[in-house]
Amino acid sequence: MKALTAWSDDAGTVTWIERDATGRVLTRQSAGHAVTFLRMADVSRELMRSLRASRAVSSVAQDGAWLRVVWRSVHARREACERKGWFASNNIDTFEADVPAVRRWAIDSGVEVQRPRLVYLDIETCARVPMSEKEKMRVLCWTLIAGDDGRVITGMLAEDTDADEGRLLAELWAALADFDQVAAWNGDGFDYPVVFARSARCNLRVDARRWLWLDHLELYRRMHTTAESGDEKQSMALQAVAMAVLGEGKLPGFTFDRIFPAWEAGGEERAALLAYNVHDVALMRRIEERTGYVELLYTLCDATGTFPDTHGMKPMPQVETFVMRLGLADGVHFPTKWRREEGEDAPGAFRGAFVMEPTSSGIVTERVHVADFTAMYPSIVQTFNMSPETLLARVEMPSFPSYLSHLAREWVPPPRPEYAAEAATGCYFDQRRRGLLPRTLDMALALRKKWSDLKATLPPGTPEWVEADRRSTAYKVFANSVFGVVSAEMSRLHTREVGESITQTGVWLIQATMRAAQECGLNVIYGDTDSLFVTGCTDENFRAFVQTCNDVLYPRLLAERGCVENRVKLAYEKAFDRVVFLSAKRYVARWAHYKGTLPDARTKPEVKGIEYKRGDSCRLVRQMQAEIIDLLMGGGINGPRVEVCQDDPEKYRALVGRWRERVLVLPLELEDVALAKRLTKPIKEYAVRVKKDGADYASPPHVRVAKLLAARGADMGEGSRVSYFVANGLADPVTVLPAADWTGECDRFAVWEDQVWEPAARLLGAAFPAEGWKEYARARPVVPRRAPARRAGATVAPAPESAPTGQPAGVAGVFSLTAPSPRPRRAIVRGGGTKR
DNA sequence: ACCTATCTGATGGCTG
DNA sequence: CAGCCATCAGAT
Repeated sequence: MKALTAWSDDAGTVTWIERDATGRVLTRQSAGHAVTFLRMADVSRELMRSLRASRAVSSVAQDGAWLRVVWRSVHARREACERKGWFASNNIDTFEADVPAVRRWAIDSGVEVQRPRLVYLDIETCARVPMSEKEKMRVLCWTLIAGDDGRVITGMLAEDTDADEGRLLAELWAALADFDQVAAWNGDGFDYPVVFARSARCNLRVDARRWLWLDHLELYRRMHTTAESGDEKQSMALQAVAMAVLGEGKLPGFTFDRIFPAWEAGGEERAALLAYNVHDVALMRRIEERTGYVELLYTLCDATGTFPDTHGMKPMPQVETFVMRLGLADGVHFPTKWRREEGEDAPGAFRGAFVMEPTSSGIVTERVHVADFTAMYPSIVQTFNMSPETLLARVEMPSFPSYLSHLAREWVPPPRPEYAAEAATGCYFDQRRRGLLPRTLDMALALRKKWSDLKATLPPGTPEWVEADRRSTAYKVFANSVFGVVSAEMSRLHTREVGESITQTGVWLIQATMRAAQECGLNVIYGDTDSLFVTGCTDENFRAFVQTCNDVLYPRLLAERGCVENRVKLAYEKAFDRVVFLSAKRYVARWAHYKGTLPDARTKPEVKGIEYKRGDSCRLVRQMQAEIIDLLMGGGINGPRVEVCQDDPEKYRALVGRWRERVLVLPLELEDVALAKRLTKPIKEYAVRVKKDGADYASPPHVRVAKLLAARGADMGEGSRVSYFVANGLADPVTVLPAADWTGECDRFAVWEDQVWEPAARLLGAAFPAEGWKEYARARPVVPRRAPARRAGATVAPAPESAPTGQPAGVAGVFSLTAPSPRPRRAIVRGGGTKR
């Protein structure tokens, strides 16, 4: 069975699209996919009779230990199988009764996902209504570019009439007939709903379910996890991504409000609009050429039995479909899983990974060796044979109040059966038959190895190499998402005990490894989840330590717990010759080697967690941190890596002085100070808390800005990125304005004190803990009471002596870096003049 | 409709 | 009113 895509109706009939060998599109159907499984053991003769007699049931059939009940409609199945339905009130467990018909069909038929014909789409529309009413926007033109050969097809509105828009859209649908998968940048947020709404309005009879609708932006966001700095994370607009990936952006001159006038002017301007439209689509095709993300998605979907549209990117359908295919063959089915009801308690979260607080402060100049577990969570699942159906009854560890803690030592767990392995939670897992999750990972990781081995035999960069690389990556991505899905409460594969057994066995392994290292005289300075950072030995010593762990320590520990097979493996991944830790999960480091390979002049330092890496920080602090990192780690970001690192704090003071002047005095661009955050839910869902005095709490800044933009007609849905800047840091709450309102002015003092200095100081303070850095913190001028801040005549709090002084020429004569008073003083104006 | 750990910033309550 | 704490939200 082959299919490009499929959909279903309430009767449980699945319709799918297939291309035959000649490329012809065939539409096919199959009925009877609203299914429930019952355990045969639960099916009395009486139940069987009533099922057969029921008008809601179309057939029943025994399959091993299971009874497959096929319903006449999805609706009827739901009524019978939901929480308070007939089966529940008769205490009969149902299995997989919530599985959508298309999923059921894909699992049962073992469908082969055909490679779709990909086309990129972009439309231009008139801006006579606000973005929030996008469905009312007239479509002015569209462009399609074929994924395979790049041929361009376009359509242009001739007259500003409904009739001509209908003609334009009909041509679009006709052109789409050659393709199966449509990719548009933010397509789910704009192009697709607009095209559907306008087509419906023009009474075009098209069934859009025949295509795979893929949001290229969403795909890029999910797959692009290797961004070097926060610059690439600040905006996911096509312009920003094209610049980052291709070094080239959109054609200039067409802001949204210029589009309709250009169309209206006709002639060359209209042609220019179309050229702009075509250029955008061409950018998308080139982005895919570079990234291969659409291809990677297809590979993942092909491997798991899902379809490559936006929905198919999600790990839950991928993992569940793959596991349920195995389960079907094995005679394993999963309990029916309905959405949690309103007011129902969420099950408690479970304990996660172990993260060690870094023990070293200042610049670590000793060699730091880093070892990590290879695919730690998958290897734990494989080694312990962890799976929902291999989990034996949990051995509940009683929790004692602290004043009874002496009892904890006396408590003896029930004996472990000889066929079970015991995870670090005290859960036992049956070793007598391989579980579904371990088998899933066995298959995925074996295939990953097959493709990466093949890759190693191929000339790098060739199409065969790229394809092998992609397949290897796809299986890795898939294997890594299994833990997340099993731990997701909404997943039918979810078992709290399995999720927690995975993480806690990880904790046990890393802690045992750290203890072993200490017993060998090594100095463990940090570790997170599956890694440990060690000083105090040579490369050879550390390599030997890792080998001993693998050869002796883990085999012994795992055998003691009853594991039959050992997949746990520690690897000596890398070493650094300088590291600065700021805190857990935040550090910068200079490479000594990666798996034995030495760095060269292009090698960048490793940066984790700090603002330089974050898309919600302002560009000024990212650039300032980059310069500090380059000094600390011997270059690599703004210039080639060099041998010399700077340890003299005065070098850093000079840098701080320069940056302080830059932020407080020199001209600033919007991009320097803009902050960007995503709305993770619809605006209305942000909790409105009530203060003691009865007034509402202020929302977070980005939400306030989003509300303002929404009131102006912007489309501020869930997931929107809101870009804004601080206009007045003294106001309570802080005054923030949308990026669109930028006129060249902002609250420089707030930018320095809150956005730039604080994060930079954390890095400097971590590298030079003995140095005092406080003198740079205050920048706000001392203002006479009741006088508004940030007015001509105000002065900046004094800079320390080593900072450059004197006012640069040409800057609007507002600030002076030389202070009137000798010492920095606490600024100011709380509750007075400017506070509102 | 992928998890937990961790850090950070904004907001506002409380207290010495 | 500075300093601490709790809470919410977002990013990694």
